[in-house]
Amino acid sequence: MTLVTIAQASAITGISAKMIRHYESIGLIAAPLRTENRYRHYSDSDLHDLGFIRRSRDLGFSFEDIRQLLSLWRDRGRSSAEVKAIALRHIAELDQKAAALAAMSRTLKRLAASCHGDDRPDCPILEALDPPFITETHTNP
Amino acid sequence: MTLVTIAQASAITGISAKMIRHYESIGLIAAPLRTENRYRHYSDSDLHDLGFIRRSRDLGFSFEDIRQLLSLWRDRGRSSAEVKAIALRHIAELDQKAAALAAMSRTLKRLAASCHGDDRPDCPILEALDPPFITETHTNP
DNA sequence: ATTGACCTTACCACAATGGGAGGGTGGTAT
DNA sequence: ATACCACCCTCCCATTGTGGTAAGGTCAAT
Repeated sequence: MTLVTIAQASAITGISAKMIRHYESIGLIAAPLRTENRYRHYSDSDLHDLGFIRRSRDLGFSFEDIRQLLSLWRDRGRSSAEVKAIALRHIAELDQKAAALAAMSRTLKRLAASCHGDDRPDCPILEALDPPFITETHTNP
Repeated sequence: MTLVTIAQASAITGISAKMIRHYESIGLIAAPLRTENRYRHYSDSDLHDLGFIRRSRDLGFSFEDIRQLLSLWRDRGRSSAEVKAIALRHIAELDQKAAALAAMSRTLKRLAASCHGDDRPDCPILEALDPPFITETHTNP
């Protein structure tokens, strides 16, 4: 069993030492072994978990999702349906966020296209941000 | 000049009273009039700015961008090029984020499609998150 | 014995938003 | 008058994921 320091674990997994400690503090990973001088030392199993977390993060999973995924990974009796359900929900969130961003981008592109972008002050972008009318909209009369 | 309370301003602009106070605290909007009892009262001009902020926020602009956009809106001698530059930079950021999300979604969809999602434990999603090998990658020998 | 590279904990910060505590104000209903 | 309710106020804390910084301990080599 190889043991590495936190800086080495960071270099191997691509997760900053700062974040590794943070993952430990929120209970996402188990507390690693400590040498007499209180230095953390990570085992292969620890490194596996960190790598798992790294890949999950790269796919945009939240810590809460990662917690569940790690737990399922460890559970030999898991059903793949549980994993898939987490993934599908996350996919839906990703698609929703991407669609929202794309909608903003589309709107802005249309506005930017109609903005001449020279020294003159008139600009359809600002006009679009300008509220058209502030009437006394009594929502509660 | 109509003056409305913060709750009315919130109803009109769709920005929570909480956020309106926050915008004031960070200097995004000017401090509104106060009545003797320290209650905030918003003028049409204040409401305009809040509406402007609301629309900018809906397009995903950061507070810093909004600060500049508002300042340009007020500046009669602005050049539309300045506004367009902010918009184009923001569009690039939006597209980049959307592309990143879409890439995650694509990867996950591929994995989810190959996961049978039943009671059996084997799952390509978990396999993808599983680091393939933890060799002793001595980055610093 | 000093330097420099590592490690430790413990704070603070970000963007944008919400929640809640604890207290003041004002109008209305009894 | 008094109780009640709706509104307002200021503070503080939480979120998510990441980074910074400070102040100190440890260790190997010079």
